Amino acid sequence: MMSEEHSLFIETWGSMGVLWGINRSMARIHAFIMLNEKPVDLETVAGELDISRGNASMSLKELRNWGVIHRVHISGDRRDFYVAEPDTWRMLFKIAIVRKEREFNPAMQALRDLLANAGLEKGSGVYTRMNDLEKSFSKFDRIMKKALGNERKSRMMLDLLNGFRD
Amino acid sequence: MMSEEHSLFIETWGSMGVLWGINRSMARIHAFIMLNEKPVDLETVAGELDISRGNASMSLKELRNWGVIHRVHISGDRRDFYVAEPDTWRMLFKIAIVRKEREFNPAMQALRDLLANAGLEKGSGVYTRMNDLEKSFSKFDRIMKKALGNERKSRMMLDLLNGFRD
DNA sequence: TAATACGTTCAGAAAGGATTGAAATATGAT
DNA sequence: ATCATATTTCAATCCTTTCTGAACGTATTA
Repeated sequence: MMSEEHSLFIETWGSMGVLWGINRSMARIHAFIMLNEKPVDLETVAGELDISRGNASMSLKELRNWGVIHRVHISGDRRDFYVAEPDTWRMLFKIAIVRKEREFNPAMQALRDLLANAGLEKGSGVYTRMNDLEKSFSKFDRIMKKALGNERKSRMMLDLLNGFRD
Repeated sequence: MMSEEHSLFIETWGSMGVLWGINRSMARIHAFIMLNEKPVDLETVAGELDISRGNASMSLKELRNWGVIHRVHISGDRRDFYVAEPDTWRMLFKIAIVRKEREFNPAMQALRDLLANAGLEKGSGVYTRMNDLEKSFSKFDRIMKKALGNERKSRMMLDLLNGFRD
């Protein structure tokens, strides 16, 4: 059985999932795995969280793609087991980075195109506003980069990204 | 007619809307209003973006609730007109703050409850991980606050927040 | 007063996402 | 190879969100 606090955490994490752009099931599974000292298997996940095996299977796969959980093997057992990525700071930002690349960067690009090519009058309110907005984006960009520290995009990170392109 | 760059910006902004937790229509309307030197009316919004008046009406209302656009009046005209909030940096963070309060803070609270009351063993991996996670959340919290500068929650901001509570 | 213009609301339609469950596939043991 | 078990896939279904459009309310004008 699961404690009050464990359930609360799992459900809250589930709701918060949207912040990272992951759905409820995925986020709940992620929370559940984080809360387990021992590696957990698909059967347990599906049973404890009351979701289908199919859903559990796909969600685990995607969580693995995001790099926030890992598959491990236990000798003498042929089931797959899962554990959470231990580096929490990195874990949180892995998702944020990907989302930034996918959604924020194109918007910043569109904004720069607009400023460069749309022939807005330099003195106009729209120009000023868009220029300010571009500065805001750049500022946000810098904050993001700073928050990520000096961690550079690794090969893995790029692969991950490509895997998620539409 | 609308330029290539304008359309691109509108659609990109629409896609990025999910980052702020606002839907495509709302985000597109927001972009459209930002791109207009002159105040725009509902009719124009619905026509140019090809959405129903009903949708436009509701979206404009919500955008106004978020505080990212404002309603203005033009004397001699009885239609309602809309303009974008001119302070872009503030505009972007208005939404981010509300979302943080709504989704991030409860998760941080659940995490703290878990650490305080779930009776996790101090030495265990789960405890360490959850403790690290709490530190990460606090760090993120600090970054957020820093990004917002020394701007304090104004009365208006609190009203806004309350308006959005479930 | 009637006629027109404008804005809002909301029930139902449409679209989009998430979930299931059964079939297909894979793996390991005997 | 066969059996038993574990996992993945995906079409169908369910659920949620979004959107439409007609109906209604209100204000303005004639």
